[in-house]
Amino acid sequence: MAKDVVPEEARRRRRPTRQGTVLSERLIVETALRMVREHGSAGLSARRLGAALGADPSTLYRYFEGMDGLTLAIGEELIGRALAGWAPTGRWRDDLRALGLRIHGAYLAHPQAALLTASRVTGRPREIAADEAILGILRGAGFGDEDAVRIYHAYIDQSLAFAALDAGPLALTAEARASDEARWESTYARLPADAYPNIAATAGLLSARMPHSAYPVALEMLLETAERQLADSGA
Amino acid sequence: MAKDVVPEEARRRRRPTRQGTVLSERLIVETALRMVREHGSAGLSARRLGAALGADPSTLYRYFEGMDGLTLAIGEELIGRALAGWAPTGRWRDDLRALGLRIHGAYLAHPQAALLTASRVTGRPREIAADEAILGILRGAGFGDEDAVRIYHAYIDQSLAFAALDAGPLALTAEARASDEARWESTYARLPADAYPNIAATAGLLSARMPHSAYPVALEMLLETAERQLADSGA
DNA sequence: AGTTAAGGTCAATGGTGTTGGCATAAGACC
DNA sequence: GGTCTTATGCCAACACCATTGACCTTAACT
Repeated sequence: MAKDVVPEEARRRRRPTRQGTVLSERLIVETALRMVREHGSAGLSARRLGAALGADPSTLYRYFEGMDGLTLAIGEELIGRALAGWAPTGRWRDDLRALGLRIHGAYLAHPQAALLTASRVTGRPREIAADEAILGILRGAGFGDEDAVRIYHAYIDQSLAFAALDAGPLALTAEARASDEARWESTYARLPADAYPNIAATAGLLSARMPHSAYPVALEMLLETAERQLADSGA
Repeated sequence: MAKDVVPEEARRRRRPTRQGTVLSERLIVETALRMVREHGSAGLSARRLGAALGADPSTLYRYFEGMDGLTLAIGEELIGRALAGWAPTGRWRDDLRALGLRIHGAYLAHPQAALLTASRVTGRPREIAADEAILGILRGAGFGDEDAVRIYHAYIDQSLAFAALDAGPLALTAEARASDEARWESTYARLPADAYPNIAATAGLLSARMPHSAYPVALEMLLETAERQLADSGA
């Protein structure tokens, strides 16, 4: 590793780039998020990001350990946005529902970034804060430690998993997405009823429901099961 | 489009490559899957695939519309493998559990491919067959059409979503994955108990559970809720 | 045997992440 | 203010990547 990455808080000199920009980790991450949103995830490259910042691409390696490190930083930013302004009410089921929808929503606001980061553990401060909050809600609700951890795991992974899945279509170009959706009408709705009786019988319901996220339903199912387990163990 | 892709069934001439291989869509997809498994996430590229096949990279464009088309074909192959040899028992909950674990497992066997394909609707034959089977199980169990579609949607999306999420770490290089896992020990387990009481209290349970998939738990929760709804509507 | 075009190859284009070496100015110290 | 150190930006280069257009060979049909 020829170039060592200096952590943001240890930086002292702020030398502007040739084009006058003063770089910072924050500025780079925000610019990257904007680029990803506007030009798609394939639109993010060291060269283009450098150009957008008015800096040489190689300068980024002074701030992140390659593109992968930048990706992790973007993930951390998304988690931070999900948590910003959130406060628990004390009703555990309401709190978990609201938090889950917030996380899901924050990722979907940046679908391309969501695809890149949803499956990565960053171990950075804001991600840790989210984990602490969720475990706190569960343990505060009366779940034993083992149950709390089990439910926490299913909850956070399910939220991120659906975020990534639902982000998929949104990350496609408008035409590609339209053609994916049209496939439900054109392919599935026209299957012969004798070979595919179940799809044929439910074709209308299917094409109405598939373009929407199944996350709220799955989340509610998870919360429902958790509540039952709490009631059973308490009784 | 300078080169038109000829669908597999319309191919007539089978001209061997310079190195003697006789290509086919099937051979290419299988070779691609093997490469991804053996050489990890970065292992699949047109050049390397061409080399492995004993063909020029550009030849692939006679069979697929770019790497994206190849990706979709791989996704279809994965679904096919999940279904291969599967037969329903008639016990709907067992059938859905087994099928879900099969799909999840088939994708995880090829993490890189899973990441790329889990959120894509291919509309190809084997994907349709899977959908038909799931809807059939649910309707056969006695769910009304609307419930069947709702549960089907949550079920299939949950399965694919977790497949994609769980594939993330597996698709990383060995070192990157190890460092992600180590982060649970090094970062989370050492947080100060006063600032992070809930993580501190459950650190042991967390690091034991997090490296494993939450899919089985989440799946069981979904099936549990579905079964309750069936009982309620029947009563 | 002659014709056609499918299906192979070659060479080139313009992209990518990443690195080592170098230059320069920011900040520390006297 | 002058001097020194080094953090931080820049440049050039490397080794990859997907994709394409032109070309050539030969399988298959008539």
